[in-house]
Amino acid sequence: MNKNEIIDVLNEIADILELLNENPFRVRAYRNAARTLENLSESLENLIQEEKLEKLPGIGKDLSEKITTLFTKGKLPFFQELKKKIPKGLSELLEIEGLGPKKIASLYKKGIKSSKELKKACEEGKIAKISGFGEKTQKNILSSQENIKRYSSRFLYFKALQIALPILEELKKQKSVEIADIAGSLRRKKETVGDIDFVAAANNPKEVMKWFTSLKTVTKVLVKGDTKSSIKTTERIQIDLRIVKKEEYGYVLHHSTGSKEHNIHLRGLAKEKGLKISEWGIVDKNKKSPITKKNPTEQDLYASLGLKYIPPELRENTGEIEAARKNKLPTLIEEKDILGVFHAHTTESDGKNSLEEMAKAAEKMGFQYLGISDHSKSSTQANGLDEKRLEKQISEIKKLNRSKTFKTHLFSGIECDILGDGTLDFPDNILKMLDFVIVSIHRGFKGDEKTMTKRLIKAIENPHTTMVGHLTGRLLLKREPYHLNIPKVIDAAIANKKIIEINGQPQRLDMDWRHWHAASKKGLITSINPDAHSTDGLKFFSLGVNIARKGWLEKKHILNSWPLEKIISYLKKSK
DNA sequence: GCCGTTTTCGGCCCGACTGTTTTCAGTCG
Repeated sequence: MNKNEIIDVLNEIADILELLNENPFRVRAYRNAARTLENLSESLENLIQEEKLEKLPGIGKDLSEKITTLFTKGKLPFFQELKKKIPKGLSELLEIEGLGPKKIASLYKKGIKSSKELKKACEEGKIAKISGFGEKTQKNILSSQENIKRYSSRFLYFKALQIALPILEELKKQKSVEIADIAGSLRRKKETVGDIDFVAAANNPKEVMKWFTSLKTVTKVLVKGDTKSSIKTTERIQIDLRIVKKEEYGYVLHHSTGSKEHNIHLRGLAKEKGLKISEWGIVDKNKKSPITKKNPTEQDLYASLGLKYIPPELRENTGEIEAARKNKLPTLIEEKDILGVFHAHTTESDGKNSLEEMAKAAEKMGFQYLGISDHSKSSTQANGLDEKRLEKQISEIKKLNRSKTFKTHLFSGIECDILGDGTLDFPDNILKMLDFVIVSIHRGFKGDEKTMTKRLIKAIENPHTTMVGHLTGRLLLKREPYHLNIPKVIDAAIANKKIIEINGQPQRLDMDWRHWHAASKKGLITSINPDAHSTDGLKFFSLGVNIARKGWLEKKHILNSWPLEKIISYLKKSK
């Protein structure tokens, strides 16, 4: 059984234990372990072979054994026994809003064992008559079931941001609003988000909530209160707004930013120090009095625990708290550190703008350099360049550089297809004419892990390769990554002194941030690439910066934070 | 089920909102 399947089993065990009304901490233990596996940057196989599973946070003797059994045998007697205790469809009821283990237990006692049966019973008005339920609950169950069907998907970070920003702007303009921010996973810049969270400080919350719940795009008001409201919009996304007093703002912003796991860890730390953190502030348990500070900030909150400020992107409980404690947090890369970009297409292949237009746009953005990389000939769907057209583009770029038409220096490159056998789409004599070569897989996604890994490593070992494009081929919320042993590929890249890009396309954001901390420690560097298909697309480098920040990366890890001269000499040397 | 410079037991984050139950349990984030 592979890692993802094991993660599913652990979560399913947690669901069943929850329905069985088990110790909630035991339930959480399974969920924590699943999450630890999700965020794993090393290969699970290695950890099991080297018997290091138990060293992972949240995985002890028992779970380490269970995971090992699942991995080697593909099944787990404990899980099989557990499944027998609960009818198959029952755990799907947990997805329905307003239903938790207790309510589901009462439903089960009345003979309801699946979402389908529940729907029927609601429609017949039977649910409202069960003690603890009522007309409203019955109605809410039905509408939640509808929503699950229609709204089940998550949202790309970029899409959610586009929805959130105009609302934030309006929110800040409301008369009684003093300060407002985006919170939640959107603030942490997760690649996909489930909802949008806002936090605001205002002295007339009623008025602001009235404005919020009557926004033009509202399709449903899910919750309306003076401190908290939730709406669903025409984009089918849920938006939450919390309003507090200015004095509480910093704490609530922190609380609402999460991640949940980060907050739990932080509260545990506070407890050790005799403090109690909640969204309302910090209380010294001995003195029984709140630690007061006028208009506290998140910085104040961390400082009161003896910690350096942790940027939202790092708050995933993957070691940031320990690092803050030891004053070992990274100095994260920032947008302004990016001096130029690689990986841009033109009308020559599948881009929307010409070479000149792209160069002009890069100049306008203040970039010192722009690396042009159209598709290679095998990407016929993208009008990939053959040898002849490529040579022509190379000489055009040379001409533009010589004439100094643009302040931005142009590098000529290619996004070269990695063929089925791992060889590249162009022979050496063509590749050596280029300043840089990005190698990417655009077809043949179906191979098994061993085949795909070998194929990619072969491409990495090609002496003309500069960097790997969109490593896993994933399209977020649309297409799964192809099977790949990522740690092995990372090791190969380091051994061959090659770069793995961070592709800033909203649906790619590939290689995933979860791998970067460990990979960079081993010596891997990246290039934050927009994979631009238009002048506008150049801006996607900023989404790549988000991912780099989530991956703990600093300036020294980022090729395109270097000035032009250093890049020129690096590219020459690496040939 | 995990975890440990208050350690091998006894904790494990904490409070708002909803609906129904009229004093609060359950759910949620």
